Amino acid sequence: MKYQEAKDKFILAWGSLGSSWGISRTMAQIHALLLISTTPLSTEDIMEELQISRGNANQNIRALMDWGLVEKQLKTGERKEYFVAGKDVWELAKQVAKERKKRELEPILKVLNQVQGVNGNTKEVKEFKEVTKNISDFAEQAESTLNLFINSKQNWLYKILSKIRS
Amino acid sequence: MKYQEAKDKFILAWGSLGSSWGISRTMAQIHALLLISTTPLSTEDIMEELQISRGNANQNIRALMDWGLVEKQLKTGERKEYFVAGKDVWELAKQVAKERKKRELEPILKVLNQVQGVNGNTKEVKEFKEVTKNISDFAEQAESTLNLFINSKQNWLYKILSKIRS
DNA sequence: CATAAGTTTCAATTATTATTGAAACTTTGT
DNA sequence: ACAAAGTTTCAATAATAATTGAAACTTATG
Repeated sequence: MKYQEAKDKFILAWGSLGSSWGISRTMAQIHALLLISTTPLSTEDIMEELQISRGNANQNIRALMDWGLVEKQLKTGERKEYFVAGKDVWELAKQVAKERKKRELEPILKVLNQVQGVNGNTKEVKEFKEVTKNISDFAEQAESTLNLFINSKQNWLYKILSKIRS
Repeated sequence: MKYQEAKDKFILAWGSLGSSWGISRTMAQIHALLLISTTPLSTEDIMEELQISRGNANQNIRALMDWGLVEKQLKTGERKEYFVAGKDVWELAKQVAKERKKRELEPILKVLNQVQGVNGNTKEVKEFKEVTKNISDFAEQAESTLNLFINSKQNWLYKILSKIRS
């Protein structure tokens, strides 16, 4: 397979994976491009490669920086800004987990706790409380596990897998 | 807090959580409604509660059945179809993990393997191979862990947490 | 087999989200 | 202070996804 073909395939696939991960298509494509790039890329490089507008490039690069997936890199003697993506896949996964926890898990946990305060004694209320309590317990477990993962220095999965299989 | 208020809050929150999980808003809302319902609901019940059209209700109910989150339940002597959601949160999580693995992880793994076949010796190609190989390894790890989870009979997280903390 | 009760499909519409492009803004060098 | 190089913003537009509603279809029953 030719390099160009492989590259395009990868960028496309990463983009569509992104869509189902709360990361917009273009954002994921820019990320993919930076992942496989051997050098930092400027906004123009990215516009050129992905055939997107300046505004689009700018906004998505900034979103990637918000997520902590991409960093700005200045070249001495140049005014242009260049961007690089961290290449450590574990760091990437941790960063994504962290952001999603903040954006998704925490809000639902808040609501689940709030609605526990429902009052009444009908079977509807009882069922409601039971279900939401179960979900809340589960979500808290998930949160605690995610924290373990996010804060782990080393390869967490390997450790767990070796333990659980022993 | 009143029951109606709590219910609405929960359904709304579940809906917006769904959006960031590849489960459309309405689909997640129907699921939420069935989760807290004490009895099986018909299509009409759902249309009524969520103020949605018949077509919308029908399609999303069917999607939920595809995901294995909702089951049809027939009442003897009635022609109408009723629906129930499983209330075991672990089963729910497992089911969602299973579907997402199938829909997202497996396709990207396929592409990652394909693009490993790129040829050339430039530093671009080397970098490309390295990055995609790392991602592929990670994804395989993730897959294997997900399988462990999906196939586990009992509460997997508890086990892991107790082990890793020991 | 004709009708009623219910379910499914899908073209048209509506709502949501992403993208463009040009103007406004910021920073640096002369 | 001005011009040049670069970045950011945002209203308008385009692309995508969800929803409606009515017609087509299916199934059970007298």
